[in-house]
Amino acid sequence: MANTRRPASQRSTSQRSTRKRRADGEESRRRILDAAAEIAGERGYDGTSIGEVSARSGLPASSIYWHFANKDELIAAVIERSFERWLAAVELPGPEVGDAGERVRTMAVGLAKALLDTPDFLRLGLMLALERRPAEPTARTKFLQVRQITRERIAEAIRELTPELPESSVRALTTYAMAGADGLFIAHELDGDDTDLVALFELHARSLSDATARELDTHRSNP
Amino acid sequence: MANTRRPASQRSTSQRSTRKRRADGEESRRRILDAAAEIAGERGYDGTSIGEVSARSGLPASSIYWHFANKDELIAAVIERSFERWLAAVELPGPEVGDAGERVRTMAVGLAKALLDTPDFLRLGLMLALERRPAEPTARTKFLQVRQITRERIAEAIRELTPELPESSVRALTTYAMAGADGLFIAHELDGDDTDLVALFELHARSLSDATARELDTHRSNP
Amino acid sequence: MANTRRPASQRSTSQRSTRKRRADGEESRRRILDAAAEIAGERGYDGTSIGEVSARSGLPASSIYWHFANKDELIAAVIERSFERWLAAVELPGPEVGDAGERVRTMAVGLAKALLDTPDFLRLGLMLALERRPAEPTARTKFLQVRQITRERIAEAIRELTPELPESSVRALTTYAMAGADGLFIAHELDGDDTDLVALFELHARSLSDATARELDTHRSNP
Amino acid sequence: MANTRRPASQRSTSQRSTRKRRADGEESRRRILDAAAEIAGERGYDGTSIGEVSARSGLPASSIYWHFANKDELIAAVIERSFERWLAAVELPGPEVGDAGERVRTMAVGLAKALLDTPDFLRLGLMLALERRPAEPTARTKFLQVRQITRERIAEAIRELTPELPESSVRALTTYAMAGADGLFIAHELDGDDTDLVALFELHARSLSDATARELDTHRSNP
DNA sequence: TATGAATGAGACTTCATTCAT
DNA sequence: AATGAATGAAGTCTCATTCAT
Repeated sequence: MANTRRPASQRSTSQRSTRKRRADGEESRRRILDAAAEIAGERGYDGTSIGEVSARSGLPASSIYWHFANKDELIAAVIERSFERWLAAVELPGPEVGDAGERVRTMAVGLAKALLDTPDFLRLGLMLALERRPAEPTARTKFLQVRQITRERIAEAIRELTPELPESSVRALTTYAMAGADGLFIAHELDGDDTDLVALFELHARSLSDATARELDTHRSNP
Repeated sequence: MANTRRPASQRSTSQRSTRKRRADGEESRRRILDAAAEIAGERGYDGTSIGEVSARSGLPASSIYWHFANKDELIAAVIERSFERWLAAVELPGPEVGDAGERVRTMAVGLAKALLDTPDFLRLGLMLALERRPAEPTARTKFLQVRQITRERIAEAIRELTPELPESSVRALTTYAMAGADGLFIAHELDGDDTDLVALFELHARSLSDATARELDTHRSNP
Repeated sequence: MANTRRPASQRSTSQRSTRKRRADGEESRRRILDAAAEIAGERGYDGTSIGEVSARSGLPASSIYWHFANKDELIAAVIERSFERWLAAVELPGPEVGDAGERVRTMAVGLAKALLDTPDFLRLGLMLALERRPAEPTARTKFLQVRQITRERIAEAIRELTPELPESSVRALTTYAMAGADGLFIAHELDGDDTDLVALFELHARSLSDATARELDTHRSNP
Repeated sequence: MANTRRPASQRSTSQRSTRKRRADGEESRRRILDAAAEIAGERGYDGTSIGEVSARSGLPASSIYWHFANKDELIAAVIERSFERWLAAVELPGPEVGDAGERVRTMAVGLAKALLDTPDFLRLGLMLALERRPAEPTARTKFLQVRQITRERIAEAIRELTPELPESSVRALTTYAMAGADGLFIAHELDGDDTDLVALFELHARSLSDATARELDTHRSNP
């Protein structure tokens, strides 16, 4: 009842500030995400332990839980940020220059370079995506969503270049386009840096152009 | 009261089936490998726990250690057996029939079918391969070896078909061949069963034939 | 991105209501006590966490520590307020009307109704009281004090009604009176609302009257 | 493998077998239950930590999980064993001797003595029962079941003694009987050992007899 | 050819509390 | 009159592994 207008806890004069000088949430959050991205990119979902994130970020484990509700949300945030960076790294093709094949090749080179710059995104994403655990991690869902969006963009680009193409062909070509990208990325990851990713993406672009042309031919003769 | 001799966390879990009580080493080993393969195919290396393998195989954890030295060797054995099955599933192309393109296409279809039959091999393998942990699991090494052998076979096939091709081209084409296979497998895993893996592998075979031809042309004009 | 300033575990939890942002100490204190009373009444001392109080009150944990020195004092304050409300809910018997038995019955009914109105007080109190932890929480002490005062009042009432009764009998009857109240409350809590608390308290009042009369007889013949 | 046959006189005396000489599951289980019962009887469900059980039983926390699937099952097992012991402690009334009142009194004294002997059962049970947490612990359910059985037995005894009594009266009297027992137990727990539990239970038995007689009268005149 | 029982280390997460602002 | 951010300790539980039998 008698409410003394004072903080309920009494103040001590000893000022041993082992504590951080100034709490900076944004900075801490960033450090946690950096550490988590690093580890998750190396070891996948299960291999990423909060303890290790704590060790690498320099923040105690309990602090991680101030910023992220749980491990699931942390990894999901990693994927999210990773995707944003990857998107930023992709050089969007400039104004429509050259023929269809030329444009496809330009896009392919852009993708290859982005993958070289920000490989964590796809590496972690693929690790997550290949898993089939009963309780699907949020991060996996997030990656699959992003992937779906990417698919849709590719399909749109194909439709724009070859409007006559039937939808089934568009879908097959989209799948093939993405498969090449995924596969070449993996090749580069596994077989080391001597894999010339840019050249191989150009090769893939050429394959796609040719395949598109073939599909178009088939469609025209078998309408 | 009913004190069955299992860890408490596994008591009262309905067993897979009433099992024969006769001790049979080969059978036990098989059951452990089956369980481990199932789990590892779903959850990767870190996600596979001895406890879960014990639960799914119906054998106590200590029995797993009678058959395998440790988790690492268990997963390595999974990869090994998985690879053997995958090899057996690949329909080797019969005696040289048809032209080069035809032969490539036949091989591609064989690969696609094998992947559909025994997908665990590549799924687990890729999960392992994408990881970059400091202490490399034996299973990963094993998978990479197997992969290397496969690469070598593909390269050999290419060399045989087009002996003139310079080694750099052979390597690029090999990488591209494997990349397509990996990527298409992933597409099929992620985008569901409506991805026509066989058709896409045929498409890829065609791309490879064309690319090989192009490389040959380039080489002939720029010797 | 939307970085509301709450611990991550509480973000996106739908707030109880849109709250006025004006700082109002009295109102905040009330909200904290409400939340704490709710939780402590459900889960007892150990089961009441500051985090949960924070979540249910909508105030950050640190704010709770502005109003209360620590968890112990918070729960003590809960007991205190709860007791005040309970006291207010007890309908004090009017001026001496009717015979002794009648008056006892009226008091009993008053108690029963108060228990129905403010059950948290006794529920939490009993939970605390039954514990025997080494470091006795302030709240427990507080409840036991309140209980002792109540005992004293009952004893006083008995002495007033039957001044001849020896102290040992007064004590026994007091204990029995309280025991009945406690026990009937528990019965009502456990066995649901179909327990007619008022009728049972009347039954108990009658038992007490009779027991008192018996004790008196015994005393008169064995002085 | 290397056969370390040695004369007994040369065997090293430092026999640091940190491991238990012989694993004895039954004994360990008992020790864990003893420790858990002790703590749970003192501090309730939430107040019982596996760490403390580990410390008091001398077994590592992980060993506790070999014997019990989780904390919930551990506490449930405590209640179960506790109830068995309590049942064994209750002296069942001998062959029907004396009148109804006499028999009721004998039963009451038996109950009182059992409560004095094995107080943990009811103390923990009541603590659990008073809680209202969303996820009901198994132990609480178990206690409520046991309590229901006890109620049924009391009701049966009342029906046997006074077969004419309508069911509503039987139910009220049963509730009152249990309430007295609960309340007196609490009184004894809180107000110390100077509460003469046996005498108070006899008082309660008398109240019950009288109340039963009254109910019977009421029923006979208002059939 | 197993397996019941155990165990230290470490997993994720919550705890009560602090303090600079 | 608060509160964002942090933190060490402790919470429950799982981990891979061992070993006597």
